[in-house]
Amino acid sequence: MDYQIGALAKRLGVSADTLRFYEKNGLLAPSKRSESGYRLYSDKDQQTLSFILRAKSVGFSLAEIKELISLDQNKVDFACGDVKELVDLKRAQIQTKISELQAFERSLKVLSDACCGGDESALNCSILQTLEDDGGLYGISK
Amino acid sequence: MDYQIGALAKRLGVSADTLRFYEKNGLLAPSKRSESGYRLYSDKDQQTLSFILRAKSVGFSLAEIKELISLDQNKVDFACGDVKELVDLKRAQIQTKISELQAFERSLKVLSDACCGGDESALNCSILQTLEDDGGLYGISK
DNA sequence: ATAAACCTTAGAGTTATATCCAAGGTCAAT
DNA sequence: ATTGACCTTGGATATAACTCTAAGGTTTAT
Ligand SMILES: [Zn+2]
Ligand SMILES: [Zn+2]
Ligand SMILES: [Zn+2]
Ligand SMILES: [Zn+2]
Repeated sequence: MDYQIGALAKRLGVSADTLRFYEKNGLLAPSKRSESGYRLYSDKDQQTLSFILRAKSVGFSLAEIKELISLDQNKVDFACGDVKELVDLKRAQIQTKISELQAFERSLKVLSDACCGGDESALNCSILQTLEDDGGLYGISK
Repeated sequence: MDYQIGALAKRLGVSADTLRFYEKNGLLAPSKRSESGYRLYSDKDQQTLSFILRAKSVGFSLAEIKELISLDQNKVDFACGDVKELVDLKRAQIQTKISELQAFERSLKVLSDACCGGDESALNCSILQTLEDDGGLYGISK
């Protein structure tokens, strides 16, 4: 039911140092301590850590994750609408990032499709020529 | 035709310091210097900077961007296949990230759809309850 | 010919996100 | 009761990607 820091760290593939760091920064405190002061994490703590790692893996900063998590701790101070607004804001940010990634991937695909991929020198590689010249990958100007 | 560092920085919304930093780290050197040593950037330099910023905005590290750009400078040492392989690797990484983002967005949408978004206290907000409980956002365990 | 607004370099400082280390306490097994 | 694998804290160090400072040179306008 309860894990020591090393066991939880191992289960989710992070270091014990990282868990201490998350605690220091208000993201995840163990729900208990043993008599001797050892951190004891519950299954729910593990789920929270899962959430943190998943959010992190898709580009949320620890500060953003903390904001989302801490809504829960201070829910008395908020309305349903506040919570929903925050979640929808994050969704919009994710969608923007997805669109950017898709545009970039399409650009790279155009490059890749035009290249023969053979063994000869890259001196005349169409990819590099496109990188050098106008248009192409640069098509979507900043 | 040629911009000083401040002009290029302003055009693309970065600082002059950032451009000096990119130069020091081998990402973008101005194609010329004035008599007095001022950096002079060409239109092509501007396009390279555009590329750097776009790649950065979708999550590439400067090291990755540098690798892509420096292929061009050392093209004699590579084969067409090497270049294509690098581009395709980046594409696969982008696609992975897109999939992760889409899964996360779907999770958040489920949460958002279930919340009334009203003015009343968030004490019973379904979003926060899901964050607290099993499953839901945590459904895809790490 | 002087002021304002540029530019130069070298190097120090910042923020986010960890990671490592030292000195020591705890626990389980032999 | 000693060994080895855990754990504790506080503080130093690391990496990426900037950002700022100091001390000074250049350009342009008045
Ligand atoms: Zn080829
Ligand atoms: Zn090619
Ligand atoms: Zn509600
Ligand atoms: Zn709600």
